[in-house]
Amino acid sequence: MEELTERQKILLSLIVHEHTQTAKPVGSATLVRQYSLPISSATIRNEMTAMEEMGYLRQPHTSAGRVPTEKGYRFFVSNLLQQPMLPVATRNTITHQFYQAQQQLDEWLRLAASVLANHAQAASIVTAPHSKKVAFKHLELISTRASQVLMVLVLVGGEIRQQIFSLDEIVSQEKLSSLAAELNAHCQNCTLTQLEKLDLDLDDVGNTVLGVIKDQMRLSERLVIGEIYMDGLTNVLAEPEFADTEQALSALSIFEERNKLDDLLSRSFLGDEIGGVQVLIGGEGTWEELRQCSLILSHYGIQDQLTGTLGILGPMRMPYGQAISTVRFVANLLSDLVAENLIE
Amino acid sequence: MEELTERQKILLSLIVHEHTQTAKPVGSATLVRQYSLPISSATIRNEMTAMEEMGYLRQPHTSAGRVPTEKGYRFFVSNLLQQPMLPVATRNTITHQFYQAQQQLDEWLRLAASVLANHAQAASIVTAPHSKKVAFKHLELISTRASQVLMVLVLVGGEIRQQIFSLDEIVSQEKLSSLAAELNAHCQNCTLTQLEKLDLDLDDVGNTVLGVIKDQMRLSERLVIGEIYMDGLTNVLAEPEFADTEQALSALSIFEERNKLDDLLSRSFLGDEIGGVQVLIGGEGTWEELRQCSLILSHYGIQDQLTGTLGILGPMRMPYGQAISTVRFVANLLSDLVAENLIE
DNA sequence: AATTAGCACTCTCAGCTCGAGAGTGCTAAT
DNA sequence: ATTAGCACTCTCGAGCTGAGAGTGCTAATT
Repeated sequence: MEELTERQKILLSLIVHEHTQTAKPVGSATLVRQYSLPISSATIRNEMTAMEEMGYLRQPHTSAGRVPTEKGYRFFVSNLLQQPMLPVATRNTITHQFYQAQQQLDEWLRLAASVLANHAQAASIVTAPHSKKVAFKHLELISTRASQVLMVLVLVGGEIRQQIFSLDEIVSQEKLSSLAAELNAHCQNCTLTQLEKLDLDLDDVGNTVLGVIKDQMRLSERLVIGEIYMDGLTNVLAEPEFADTEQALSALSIFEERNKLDDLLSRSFLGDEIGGVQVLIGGEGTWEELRQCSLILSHYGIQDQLTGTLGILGPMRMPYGQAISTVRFVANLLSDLVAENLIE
Repeated sequence: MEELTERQKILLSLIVHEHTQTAKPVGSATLVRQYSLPISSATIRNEMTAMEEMGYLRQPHTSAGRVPTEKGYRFFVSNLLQQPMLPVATRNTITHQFYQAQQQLDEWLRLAASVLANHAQAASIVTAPHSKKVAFKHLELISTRASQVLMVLVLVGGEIRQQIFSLDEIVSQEKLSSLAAELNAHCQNCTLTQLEKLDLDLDDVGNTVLGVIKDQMRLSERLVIGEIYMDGLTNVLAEPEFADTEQALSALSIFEERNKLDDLLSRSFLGDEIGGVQVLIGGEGTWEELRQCSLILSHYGIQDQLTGTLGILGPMRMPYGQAISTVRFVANLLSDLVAENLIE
């Protein structure tokens, strides 16, 4: 496969730029006109033909302008895109919003989704941070009525799991509290396997509770990703490529099928370092439903400890510069917030 | 305003029925053919004209069939619709799913949204139960690192609020635990106002904590509705009336604007008894975006204590019988589950 | 050897017509 | 009160058309 010449690279950039603006195929003459190029449309046509043969461009039909292909976009994103920093003003506004929010994780995540959706004019998705290694941090048992007990289990990392269950007998709050205290003393930082090995001298009630704890930890371990926050779904409906409801449906259906989403968000990262932004263009051959779409994703949080994923979904014709910057910025912001408030 | 004759009522039912099936205007001849009516199409035409004058029907254009108006649907729903029980098999399946789920509120709510969406082939919405009277149930303070503390606050009703905050000094877990114990002893069942009046002898740390508690309770009081679960948004995209993305956008935008949604879910209920299903047809003149849509809503939970809202959003042309039954059934199911697991 | 002007050709798109089909309203007969 | 009959209306899809945009090729130019 031949290399693109410098001029071809410039042309590709311009074509991508023009196409993201107009959403229409771009022709040789338009290009000259728009960007006052010092070469003629005929030359551009020749270059375009060459680039089409190499697979970077595509003609929707004979005698229409050219549109970037998946390959074209991919080359553009990895080689030609200079990534603008978000303007300081924008960054300040966003940061400010985050520090305004009640110091609460769910608010932050909601806000992150909202910011992403608005700044990239796309659908956004944010998953709550979730730790791979599930470990016991703190337990609380609260008697509610009769033999019913509310268990609140805090895991290392800060995840909170709750469950209501019934005991075989009525147990006083005092007994529950002392049981909780005992378990808190012994189980500190235990993983599930460590917990299994632990030889505790417990009565029936204690064993029941321990069982429930293990259940919850098992559930948490099985969880691939945390709770999901979305926003801006209507943004993608507004894009012209989704004027046909069919397309829109297939794009948005990804967001509604939990297992596909799990798959997408986890499989998309081979090297999953924090801070790296991944761009998935046109479903990358794997996700048929996303053939028309691009996803920009990033992990955030604390490497190997507590991580979540966030990103946006939009049409393949997307302002990648702006979008990538926004995703990166919000990811870093959330990473900082998570680090500041980490529960060890 | 004249009354509809018996025959007109029957005709209205048939028109609604036919139209929900075909999504097209229904003509006099079609009606006779489909339902083997013992009257001629001419008679039906006369009746239709009459009903159009009374405002129950509408012609999309001259020489097209008739379509029910908002008023037509409203009359149909309140006077003509016999509400089928959900088939026993269906009910069992649903109930079974609920009892399968891990005994966890969030799972139930997610499931409820999913069941509603699938059974009514519409978009569904479920809000977490939320109590109007916010009262203290239980407090937990967990030292995380340095002077940082994780507070877990359980409110009467079972709502759990958490916050991470920093103290001015480093405080041991033991001291935090005894502070929590003290507050737990004194604040049991206190509302925010009662809490304000309470004259507790607390040190600086204690006062900080109390402040955070009050903040959280204030936030909870200000909350109109609980957390929101949605599902089946793509279902409405599949409906022919939303083939035009414009329409779909305006319908779904309701779901994305939190304050509009708050407004909608709270204002829609004047008498808000549990178990009553409300049907909002065509936005009822108030919600412009919903002009094409119908909403079927119900409260669930425990009257005046802990209530949530659930329902579905679909096109005005909706299988009301099925939809209403489903909403009612799921609402009752959730009410039962909430009652069984109430935290007093 | 690269670039460009010129030109014939192709394809879409919006607007148009047109006939079939479905449905209506009215009138006169039952 | 109901209905048969009929002229009339409106939509919808198919087919046509001309304008516009864009291409590819060739021959001339630098």
